[in-house]
Amino acid sequence: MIKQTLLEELSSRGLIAQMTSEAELAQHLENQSVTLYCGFDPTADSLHIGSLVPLLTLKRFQQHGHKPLALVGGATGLIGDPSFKAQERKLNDDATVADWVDKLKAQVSQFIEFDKSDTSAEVVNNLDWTKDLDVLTFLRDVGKHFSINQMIAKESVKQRIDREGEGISFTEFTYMILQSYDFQQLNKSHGCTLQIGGSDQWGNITGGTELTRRMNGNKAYGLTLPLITKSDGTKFGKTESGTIWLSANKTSPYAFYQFWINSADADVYNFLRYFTFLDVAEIAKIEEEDNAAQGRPQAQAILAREVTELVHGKAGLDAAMRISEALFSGELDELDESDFNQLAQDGLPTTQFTAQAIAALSETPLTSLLANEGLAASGKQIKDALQRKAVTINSKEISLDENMQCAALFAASNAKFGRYHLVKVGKKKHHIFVM
RNA sequence: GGUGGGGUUCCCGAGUGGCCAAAGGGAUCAGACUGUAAAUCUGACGCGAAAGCUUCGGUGGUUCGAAUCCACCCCCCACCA
Repeated sequence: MIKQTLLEELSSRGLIAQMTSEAELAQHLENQSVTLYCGFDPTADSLHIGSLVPLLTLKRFQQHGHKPLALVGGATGLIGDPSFKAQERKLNDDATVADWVDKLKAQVSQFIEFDKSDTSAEVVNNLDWTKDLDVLTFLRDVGKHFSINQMIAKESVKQRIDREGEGISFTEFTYMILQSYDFQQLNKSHGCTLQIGGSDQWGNITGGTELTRRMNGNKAYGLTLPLITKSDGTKFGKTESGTIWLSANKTSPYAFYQFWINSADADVYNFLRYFTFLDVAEIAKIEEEDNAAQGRPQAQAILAREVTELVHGKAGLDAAMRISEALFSGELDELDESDFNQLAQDGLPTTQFTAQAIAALSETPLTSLLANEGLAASGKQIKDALQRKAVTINSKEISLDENMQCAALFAASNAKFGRYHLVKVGKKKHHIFVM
């Protein structure tokens, strides 16, 4: 079998949205090892799965012998990217952003190789070359290359300019110039000739290739990755309980695994192509088998295993699978004491009863207890669930009549191994209460 | 600075003196069906177990009674300067 070129592979995975001068870029990538970069702005203390596609793409480039730079936007994060955002954003203070930068640096590093070879990855921070840049220099040397007419015409800021009821501040409007300057700087310092990013970054990227040409006289390229969409039109990467983060502290490996397990049939094969390193042919085979088979497809499980391991490692995957198996097999009785202990450690939401809480149990409504522990947004929802027999404690259905009987419900005699109560609300929400 | 438009419950959006915790849609939650899907159907959806309590940019006022009227203030947008 003839080895695919990198662009062919990316294209077969559906990972290319736009490119600058395709034929030239193809040549460029085949003829030599290229240094490329992708930026990640610190808008939180962790990246979320939306950033996974560019991160894995950096890795794919590296596997093909190119050198990836992961740029953490210590400077751009202070400004806020307006691209395709409906509203002006709140500015975060610089201490916060600096803290987030550190966290993202570590996170980004786990996806690319730092082996000290020629294609060893590097992490850079754009604050390093912008913090001492003074306004006049910036305006004269950089700003002069940008045409407001062109900037206004960019699709990415259009809705902010056209739309009634919203506007854009000069600060955010200038974001594009800052990012373009990054590309130009990396071109100068690292010989970086390619920037990749989400398709929402197209305007910012082409700004950078232009600026690089004007200031450095060098040809630079851009490539964007498609926005990940779901077949039902809802936003990818969010669930009812919020964003799916890459950090285990914010989204447990178990919750992460469950997110992928719940992928829709209509999306799962695309996700396999986007988020795993499985061969495209192999993925096609999985799809074929699923189509031929009755009932539940195998693809979701494969996807969940692959991605969870990629992000949380073997240990994280094992924990996630262990919990999932225990909770969804319906065989609670088969769990032994160490299993319960393990579930808590593995990241299943857990509440440790304090002596005080136990004492107050007799006057605590179950609705507020469960709502306070995050099993529902409000007591009303628990009430609804109780009325529909959707709440169980250690597999026993609880009725609304028992709302004021927490003391009895959580009595030691009802606990597993004298201390564990596994509470289930609905089909998928589990929570352990430990005495 | 001027003129005009606007700020309603998570979002969109109706409501212009009582029948308003506030139409409708979306999102969300729960149930049935299923594969821990999808689609569909059912119920809930400000908070509270309940009695009850708190909302319609803010503050005061008119009124028996205000999201709705008045005054002042804050914020957003457009156009003009």
